Amino acid sequence: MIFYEKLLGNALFHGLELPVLRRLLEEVSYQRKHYPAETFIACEGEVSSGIHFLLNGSVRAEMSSLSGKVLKIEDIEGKRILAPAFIFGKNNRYPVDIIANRETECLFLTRHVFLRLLGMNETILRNYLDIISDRTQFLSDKLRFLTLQTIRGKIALYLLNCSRESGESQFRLPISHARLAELFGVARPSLTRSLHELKERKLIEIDGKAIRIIKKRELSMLIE
Amino acid sequence: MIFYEKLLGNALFHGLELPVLRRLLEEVSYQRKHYPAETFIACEGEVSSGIHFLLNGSVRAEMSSLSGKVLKIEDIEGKRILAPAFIFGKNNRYPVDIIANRETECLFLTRHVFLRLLGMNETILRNYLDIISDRTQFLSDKLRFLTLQTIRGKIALYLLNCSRESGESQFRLPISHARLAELFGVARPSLTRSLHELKERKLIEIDGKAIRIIKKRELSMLIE
DNA sequence: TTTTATTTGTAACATATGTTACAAAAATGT
DNA sequence: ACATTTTTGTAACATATGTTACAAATAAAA
Repeated sequence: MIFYEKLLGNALFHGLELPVLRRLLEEVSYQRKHYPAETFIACEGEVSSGIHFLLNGSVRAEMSSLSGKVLKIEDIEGKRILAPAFIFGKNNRYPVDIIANRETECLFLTRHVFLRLLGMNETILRNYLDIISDRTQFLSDKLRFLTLQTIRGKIALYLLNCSRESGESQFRLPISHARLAELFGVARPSLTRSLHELKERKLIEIDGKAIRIIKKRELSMLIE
Repeated sequence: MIFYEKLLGNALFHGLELPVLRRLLEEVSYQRKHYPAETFIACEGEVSSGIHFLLNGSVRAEMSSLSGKVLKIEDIEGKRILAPAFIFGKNNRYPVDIIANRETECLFLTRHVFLRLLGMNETILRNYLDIISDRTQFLSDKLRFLTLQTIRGKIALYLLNCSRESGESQFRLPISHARLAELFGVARPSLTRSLHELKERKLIEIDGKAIRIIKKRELSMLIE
């Protein structure tokens, strides 16, 4: 079956050979699940009964407050495990909603089956430790970014990162202001306003989605 | 040695008998480390070379921005592992500073030794998985608290929690406004101001550190 | 008790960010 | 090429929080 190969791309199975993975999966039971766009794959507060491997599609993880404020944590695409760290520990409830951005397909293993899988293979166990450790790093970074940076600082970090990745001082914003604002946990007009403040100060040039960094040095000074 | 018993209280060794733990520890090497008050046990950005078990004392974990803003993540006392989740994963750097609040003693195992320990005993491994999973829950909760709540909301959550823990509608704040403000990631006068705003609204009474909740219902409505 | 240090309360003011609303521009679908 | 939808830019205003400074109250030390 073709999805064995897809699974092999998942960090959990890194270092495994396809035949080995196939043999392991033949021993355990699993389900394939389909989610139409905007359906909830998991719900904040719900007890995690197992683990989802993303096969196709795209999902987002977000938290919301009682009053309706929403904080997007991340978009997840590609060969990832969704919310990997809530199988173990004292509290097995999801701290976030997980919602399909578009039509999405997952492989689901129950908690019990997943525990068995971890016990069957050293490499998988080790990979799992890596994965959940990476999650704590990710969350720590998110915490720093969201609570210690001003909007200006967030923009500076983001733009400098775009520039570094592309190797160019000019590039196009890969996403809309609205999505960027979600990621920054701020209001969209506030983001646009701050972005143009940087233009006024002549640190960057803006032409729609096209950005050119003029004063890299000064821009990086805006990082808190 | 007396510290075997102290270690046994650590969640990592939960479910182990003292003789078993003693035997395991006799097979591995470790160091005892002393830290005077206000010394750095670990430093943001530094690569984690092993793992610290807190034996005595108290430490705090905090992040700081380039511009000097400090966000306290938590105070750690009792039988805890410090920064347990940075041994595995792609990035083994500490995302926080870990600083001794007062004179503190730790047991230190190198990464290598710690990995061996995990391999020697199923229970320990399982406990470790629980511990780092709890860390992701903790960080998720922190993220929600810090980014989704207003100061009012933070105070409401905190006071209602104090009340629930003590079982009384009146109690004394166990810490100063200054420390509370650190925990909330806000400025001290802003915290005091918001606290007194609740008094003006007659939701609580304040007499120095003594607090009495008058309108529990309305107070809980301030939670975002 | 007296002295000293810490904590609390408060005011005036600065700044950052959110809210709402709308027009202009750009992208997309037909 | 036209119509429709999405995105961007912007203004006016509201609100939340930070900053600084200082006096009053309280707690700790001598």
